[in-house]
Amino acid sequence: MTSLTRMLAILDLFDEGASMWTAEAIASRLGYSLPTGYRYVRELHEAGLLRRAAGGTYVLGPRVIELDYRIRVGDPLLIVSQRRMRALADETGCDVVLGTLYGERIVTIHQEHGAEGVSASYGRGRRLPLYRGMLSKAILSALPRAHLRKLHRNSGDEAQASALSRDWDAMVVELRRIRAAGFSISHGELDPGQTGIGVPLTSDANRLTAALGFIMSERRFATSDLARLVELLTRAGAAIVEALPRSESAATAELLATSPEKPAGALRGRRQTPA
Amino acid sequence: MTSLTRMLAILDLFDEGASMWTAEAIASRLGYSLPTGYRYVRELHEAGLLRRAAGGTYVLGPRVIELDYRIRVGDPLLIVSQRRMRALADETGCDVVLGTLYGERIVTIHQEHGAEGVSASYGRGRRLPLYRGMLSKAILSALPRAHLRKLHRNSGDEAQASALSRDWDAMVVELRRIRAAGFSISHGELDPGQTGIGVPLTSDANRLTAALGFIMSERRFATSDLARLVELLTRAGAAIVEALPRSESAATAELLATSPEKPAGALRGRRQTPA
DNA sequence: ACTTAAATTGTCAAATTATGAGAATTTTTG
DNA sequence: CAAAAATTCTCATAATTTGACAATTTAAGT
Repeated sequence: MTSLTRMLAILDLFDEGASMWTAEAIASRLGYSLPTGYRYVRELHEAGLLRRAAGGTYVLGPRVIELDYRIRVGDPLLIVSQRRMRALADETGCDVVLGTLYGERIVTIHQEHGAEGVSASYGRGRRLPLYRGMLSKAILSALPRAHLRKLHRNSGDEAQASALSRDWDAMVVELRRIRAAGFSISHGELDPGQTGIGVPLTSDANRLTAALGFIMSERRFATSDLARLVELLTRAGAAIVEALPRSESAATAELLATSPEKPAGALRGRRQTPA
Repeated sequence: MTSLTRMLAILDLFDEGASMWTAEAIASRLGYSLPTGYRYVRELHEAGLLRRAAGGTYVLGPRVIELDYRIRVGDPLLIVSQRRMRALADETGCDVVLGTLYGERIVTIHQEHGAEGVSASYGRGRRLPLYRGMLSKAILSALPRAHLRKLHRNSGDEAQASALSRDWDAMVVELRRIRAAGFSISHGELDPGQTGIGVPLTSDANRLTAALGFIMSERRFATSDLARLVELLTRAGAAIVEALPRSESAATAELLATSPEKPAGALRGRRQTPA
């Protein structure tokens, strides 16, 4: 294992429970010697990823907030999604969420609030259970078998804890059903009283595995036209994937440009000369 | 320079202009060999800090969004600030912002919107000019001379570009004036037509150098009671600093607990045993 | 499907650099 | 100002990083 990996592992400590760590606790927890623990912490601190809080404890640093801003204004996926998600939220009054799979985690990366004001607890930045909720199910349904298998193997406890994933074969059948239907539904799997509808959203060219979904109250869902909602999601999802910069037109400037649709042209390159 | 520093330097590339980089461009730009560039990128990718986008380009990854969430719910500074900033926004209708200095950057780390709906362009996560705007001036006014000197030395162009900082001696005088007054004002220094009022906010125990401020339209400011606004900021700032966990009571759980004020008690330690 | 180009990872020897133990120093706290 | 943390330093050893080049995988074009 490289020193880079070891250092970055420190960030994972802030994922659960504790949001403050001393350098000593970090070293002890990850099995590093004390000086090494301090060295890693210093590096992260100098990069702004950690901030020194009271009495030798460290918390996640302002650099994270800054990078998050860069994502909000610069990530091509968010740029092309935001407008369309906003439109869906306005049109339906539901919350609209976008989640992606990365590594072995599924995370909500954007949320647009609808007028009806449901308050889903799994908003932006929140890690989602792998096998519960419409976003996760939609994403898993789009995964190649091999990938799914690997995920399932490595997620022991979580797989056991969810009805969907306890039995591998049954799960595969269910996910295949979802894939065929083109959408997933969750009734209160994450938040009681709330229903979600999700569609997968994949782009081979972008190595993207994501899902787009509505969140609404069960009450509202009861009188909703499911087919229509799914159609809205499917259309929006297709439009998003379509609008993603394809390999030759990778320059962000085009995306940010005022031209509303389909930035074309090949501005490739940007090969900087060495400093 | 360590490999850790070199790897983390990659994140800086996403700060300006380009939000998509190929591994090759990164290696070339930072003077790394191609395999090394790929190695670093792979590390960051595996940590989720980079995401692979179209055709071999990389963008900032979803891990950043996840970490940002952890900050929003777990950073003691934000936890104690948010409520009070919300109250200020409700009470005045102005926007309320909080910024901190880290390294040689000043960044807005939180913003609460007031009912009057000014739209400051330097919101959450946005890096601020070092020598312009009320937040920066408030922060600088609270800096020890030596620290200020270092900052000024290393910020050549930016120092020259701002009226405040062009002349070191004049700047020191002006900052001392601000420090004595206890607040800073900006009339349209960042956004035309908008006025900001800021107060410094420091905590030695927390090594914190921050500032809290109002943003409002110039029109509104013209008929405002400046002394009153400054008093509100000063009070809130003092309350925030006061509420920050001091060294012995570092556990976050206490902060999140329902007890409204002054979490006390000494839950120190949390020394984990090695894995 | 097939072919070419691009992107990414592997190989491996040289040597820079990371590492841990313990000491030294600085910072914090009472 | 003293005592206790917290953090950095020193240094010898060993491991790991590094770059050139090749090999291979992945994407793109026809």
